[in-house]
Amino acid sequence: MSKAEILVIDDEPQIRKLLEIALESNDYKVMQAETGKEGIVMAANHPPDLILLDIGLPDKSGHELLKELRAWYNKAIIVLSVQNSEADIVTALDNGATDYLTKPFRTAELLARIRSAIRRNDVQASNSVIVCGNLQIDFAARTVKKDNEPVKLTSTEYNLLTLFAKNEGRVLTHQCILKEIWGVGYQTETQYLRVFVAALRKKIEDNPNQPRHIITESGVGYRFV
Amino acid sequence: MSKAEILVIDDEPQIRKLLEIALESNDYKVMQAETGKEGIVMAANHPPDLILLDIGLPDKSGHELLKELRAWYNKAIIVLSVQNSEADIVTALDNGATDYLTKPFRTAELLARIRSAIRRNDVQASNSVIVCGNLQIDFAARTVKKDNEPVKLTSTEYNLLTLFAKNEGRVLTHQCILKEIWGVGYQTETQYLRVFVAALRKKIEDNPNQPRHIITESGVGYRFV
DNA sequence: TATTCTCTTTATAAAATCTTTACATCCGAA
DNA sequence: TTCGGATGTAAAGATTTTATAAAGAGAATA
Repeated sequence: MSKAEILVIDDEPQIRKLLEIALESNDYKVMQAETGKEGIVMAANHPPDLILLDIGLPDKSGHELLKELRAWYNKAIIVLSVQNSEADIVTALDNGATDYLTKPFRTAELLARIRSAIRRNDVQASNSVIVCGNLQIDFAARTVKKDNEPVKLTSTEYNLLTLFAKNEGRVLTHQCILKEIWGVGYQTETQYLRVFVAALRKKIEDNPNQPRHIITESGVGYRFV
Repeated sequence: MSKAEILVIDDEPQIRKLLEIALESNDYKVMQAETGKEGIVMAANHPPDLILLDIGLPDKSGHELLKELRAWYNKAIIVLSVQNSEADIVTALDNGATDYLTKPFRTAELLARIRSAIRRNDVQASNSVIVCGNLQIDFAARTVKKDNEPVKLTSTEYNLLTLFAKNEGRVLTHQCILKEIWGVGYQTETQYLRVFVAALRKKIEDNPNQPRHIITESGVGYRFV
């Protein structure tokens, strides 16, 4: 198996150097970009397995860059940010960041995050089918099966379920889900979400009263298991 | 690795001498200042890894000094105070002190506090996963595990726990916690805090009667270990 | 046009969480 | 020891959040 390739987008040379050393000595192939523009070009020419993106870039907001990347790049993006910028982190995760690290970070932590993110890449890429207990989601065929029986979902229900499935185990806030499924203008319409979650549960849960797949996180959002 | 440097700011010569002996024999490099003014100058010229500050200085209130230091100095500041001056301690912690000791103190305790504070200088909650003994907090997924079992927390409980975890080892005053979790209007509602600390302990402590994670600092606040 | 399907909206019941009260317990000081 | 302040705990009440049914609105289809 060939080395996994990582693209580092960061304007600080010393951080790039640090990352280069840490990553290459752990058998990754490292590409480097100093600016957001450069990063986009490199990623487009030769898509890496993972992108390490500093959110505090000078030439264009790291958030903008993240959005642009996410428009077509679907592998892991880990965001680096300075400390005490929780707003940045939340925004980044909402915009599709896979994970984040705040500087200064320990190398061991960085490597662990990278391994985990790349592992998830593989799961997503190799199977276009995700299996969760008695549920099967086939992204290519756009079909869902429960106990091997086909389940008929509306388009919105399907989108919602795939959003959940792609973020298994992680809490998705109401806002985040609404933005993803209905668009940015609908972030206050939590009732839509309730109605559709109820509909989904009716179709995919054995006992919709005691859901085992779509868990409610009261006051926050939902989590898919 | 070079010796960690500690600046002692105290007007009493015998205390300074005591500290000098205790610290140097434990492989710290010690600088001494007799007055607040002198302390500021020394800290500015050559920032130490930790400052031991006597809050009862004669030339200017130790509290004033603490505020001035905190305006630009972001490493550990441990405050020394006489007994029965809880108001002083609370003020100091609210003004950004890292920890406190009341005189007379035992050397072993002083050294333990110093080690812990210096360790935190470089670790500084930088991970998206924090591990504390049998507890795991995953900020990206917004989940908590105890002994690898998921723990169900309400949103307020989760916020409280993450606040603690991000300030591991530090004393957080009641006011400070209330301000952070409930907002500035709630700084007198210490009863909320008691109720929620009790709830959290029930969920994350092995034995809630003898908490090992959330420690009560009577009259001051709580400390997460 | 009538029918079907899906989405949006409203209403209400149910559940979860938060707030408040009451009282128990602990601990240091007199 | 007794007292008083601080803390811990349980539980009732209030409030917020969530679940669910169902009616109405549009669009697509036959």
